[in-house]
Amino acid sequence: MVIKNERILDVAAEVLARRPDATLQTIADSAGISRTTIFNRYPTRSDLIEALAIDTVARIGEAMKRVPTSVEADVEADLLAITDALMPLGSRTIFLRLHVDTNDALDAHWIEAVTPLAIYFSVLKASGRLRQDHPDRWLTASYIGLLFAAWDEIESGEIGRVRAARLITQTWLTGAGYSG
Amino acid sequence: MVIKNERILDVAAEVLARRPDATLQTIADSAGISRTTIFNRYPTRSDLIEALAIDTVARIGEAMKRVPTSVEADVEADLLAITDALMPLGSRTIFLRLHVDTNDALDAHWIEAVTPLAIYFSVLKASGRLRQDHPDRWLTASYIGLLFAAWDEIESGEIGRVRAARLITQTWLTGAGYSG
DNA sequence: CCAGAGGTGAACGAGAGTGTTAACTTCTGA
DNA sequence: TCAGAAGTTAACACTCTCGTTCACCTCTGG
Repeated sequence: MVIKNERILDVAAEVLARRPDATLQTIADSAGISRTTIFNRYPTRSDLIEALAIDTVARIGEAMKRVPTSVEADVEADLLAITDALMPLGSRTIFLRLHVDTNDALDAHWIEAVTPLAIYFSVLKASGRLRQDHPDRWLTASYIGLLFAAWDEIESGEIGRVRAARLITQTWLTGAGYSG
Repeated sequence: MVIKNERILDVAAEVLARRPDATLQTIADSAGISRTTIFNRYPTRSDLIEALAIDTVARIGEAMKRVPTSVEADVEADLLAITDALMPLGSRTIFLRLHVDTNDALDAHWIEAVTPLAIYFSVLKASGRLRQDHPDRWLTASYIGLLFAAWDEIESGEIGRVRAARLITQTWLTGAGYSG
């Protein structure tokens, strides 16, 4: 049976999000394939990590395409759409964040991935629709913090993705002092 | 020179919060002591991790003593006091959370540490001062998410602890629909 | 039906970290 | 000042994972 790289990355993301130091053997087992097969695709552990990071950034980038370039009428709907698109990327993003500390090359990827959102929030604040006394960085940081919190809840089965996206959006918007 | 266990744990927390898989040698170097000294106090890596976890839970517990048992007049001041007390525990808590996934024994510790806050939030919600449509778990999860976000910002030197505590408190209270 | 691509399993050396011990040095307090 | 506690350095065996190779299956398409 031919195994897709995509499947390997899927499983690797899940496993590595839980245990950043998981063995290649463990990943192979979880994917139901042999360690040698992983080796054939990714000669080095670093190669696998890197491929996974690049893939993750690409997916986040895909979700970020939903970020409006300007502030439209229905901000809540816009933000909910972005959040919805990000929800399925939980394990991948958790993996990426965990490895950012260890791998310098990944740091730039991470920042790059998040930038569109940061810009959107800045514009939103500049438009006067958010409270002015919270720094731009905090707008982004708090949103991401809520994202991770929600992913944890989802992973523990306490909440569904749709519900989570709504909670994040509502909590963040009101927390940031949004006034429609 | 006599080295205090406290110092070892301090350094270990800082190092392990950044890299959960850091070498004992690295920790020893960071603390300016030899690996053998660590061995004398904590015969096993697990022993060190466990001691650190227990210490962390104790410190969180200490901070949690500021949690009111009932909802008083000035909720914002109460929550700010709690948050202030938690701010210095960044690296320790990050360490704990990172290891909760790997070490089952730590899971109970973590939950135990956070419980007082969860109860407080529940009571606060039951008193009708928070929006009713967000689940209790989300109240706790979102607050902790904001805490971690703030710790990240502090660590990267973007923000001070005092400012961070205010941002967390304000963001969470309004996000949770607090009406004084 | 057969060739070959794709996958498996076993094996092995290298390197790193841990656990452990022992001999040696330095600090501390009685 | 001196004895003992505390810390250091050096060394070694053990274990684990990774990188790598190779012979051997097994599925698939022509």
